[in-house]
Amino acid sequence: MDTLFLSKTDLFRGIPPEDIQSMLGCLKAATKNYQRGEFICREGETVTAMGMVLSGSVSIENDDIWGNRSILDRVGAGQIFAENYACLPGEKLMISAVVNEPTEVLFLSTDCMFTVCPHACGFHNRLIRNMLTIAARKSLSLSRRIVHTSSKSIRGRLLSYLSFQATQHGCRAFDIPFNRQQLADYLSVDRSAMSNELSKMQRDGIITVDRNHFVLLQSDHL
Amino acid sequence: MDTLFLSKTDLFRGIPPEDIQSMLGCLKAATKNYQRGEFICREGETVTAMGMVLSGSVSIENDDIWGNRSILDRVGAGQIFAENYACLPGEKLMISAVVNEPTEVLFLSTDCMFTVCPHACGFHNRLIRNMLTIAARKSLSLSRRIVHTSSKSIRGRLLSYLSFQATQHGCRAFDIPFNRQQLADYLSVDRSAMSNELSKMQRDGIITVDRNHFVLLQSDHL
DNA sequence: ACAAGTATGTTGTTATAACAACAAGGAGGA
DNA sequence: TCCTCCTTGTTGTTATAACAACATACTTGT
Repeated sequence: MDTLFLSKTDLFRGIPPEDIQSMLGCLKAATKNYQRGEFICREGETVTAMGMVLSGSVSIENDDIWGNRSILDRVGAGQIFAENYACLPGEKLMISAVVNEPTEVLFLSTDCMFTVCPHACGFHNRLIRNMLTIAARKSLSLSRRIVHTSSKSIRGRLLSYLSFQATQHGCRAFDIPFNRQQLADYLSVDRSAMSNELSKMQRDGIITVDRNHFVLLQSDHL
Repeated sequence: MDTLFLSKTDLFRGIPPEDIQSMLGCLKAATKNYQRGEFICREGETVTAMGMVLSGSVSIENDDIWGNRSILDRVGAGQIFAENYACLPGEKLMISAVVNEPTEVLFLSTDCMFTVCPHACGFHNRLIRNMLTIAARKSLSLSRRIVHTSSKSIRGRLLSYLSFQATQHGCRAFDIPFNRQQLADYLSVDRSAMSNELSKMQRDGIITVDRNHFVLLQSDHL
């Protein structure tokens, strides 16, 4: 196991590689490889371990009864997923984890996080604190998505998202990390309708758009 | 301070009242009273402590530039709020906390959760684990809201929400904890349009509705 | 029981988003 | 370079949600 890699992840941050090695046993660490399209876990199941993507990437998605797919998160190397379910034993998954490309996943049991560790390793506390930080960040990004999709118009959602991006970048001009379809999925709107609205906003002099590059022209929205 | 009350909250669960008393100093505990309509904290600010509602209730809301209000959470006695921001120092609030009724709030600093406690109290770990559980539960409820609002039609959102409620109650007949306006806000739709859709669904034989009481008539949606 | 204030259901109109279908641009591979 | 695939923008049509306005319950307090 590449403990040097692990020591650079948010989860193991601040824990020396050699200590990580000894913790992995406690965490019942196990790796598994997946092919593109495979499910790591499915809606309705329960899990006892969280996953960390070692290489490749995983989509956290929800499919409704009509087959509409909604991507809630995209998890890349070094990031964890299903940690909330692992922390709440018996909780049924409301999402599925699907592999985007050949991916290696490290499973880590949360059992020994919630019981007193028999080895009393001092770094367990650090691990739990790291988990808390990760959980807080994830919570904020979920809240952010809710905020960005709370407007009832496409324009409102776009302005909410774009003005946030502008403040994040500290600049009215910035690139976004989504293509059109992904942005539409994120904002829960139709892609072509969104494309259309972007054009209108450009005609109205609110923004300029070129592919992934955006410029906000009016300061009122910042 | 009513440590017996605190020992029954999710945050202090499993910690004896006398130990809570000694922890409160560490957590820089301070209480403050608010009147209806007062802001505890506002969008754009930063906080260094989380809040626990001792009595009364608090709404966590986001207001967009057009004045549209979106309620993200309602926090009652014994529950905490702003804990994600307290765990991420410097992070600007994307929401405001507004008091619904005369409310007493206990502020708890998270400083000593992330540094090694000088008093080395064994219950600090328990506190952090409790935080983690709370964070996991809150994350799930945010995800759930995203899932319930990801359908593009009002009917789809209602079915998503109602079928979840049915599985939660383990029964096709159940009461919901929202009135119409609150449900509409939760699902990000117009109240009257939603009311209309509920009537249509009733006419279509999918559900029966009476005030807060719902019955799902078709099993395909469970 | 009454009055005042809320909450809910209903209707019609209007705005807007979804949808489908297509055209025009890149991007990447043979 | 050409060909193909994928992404993006555009248009017109249709479905649907927002909105406004109102009537009819329900609540609550007196």
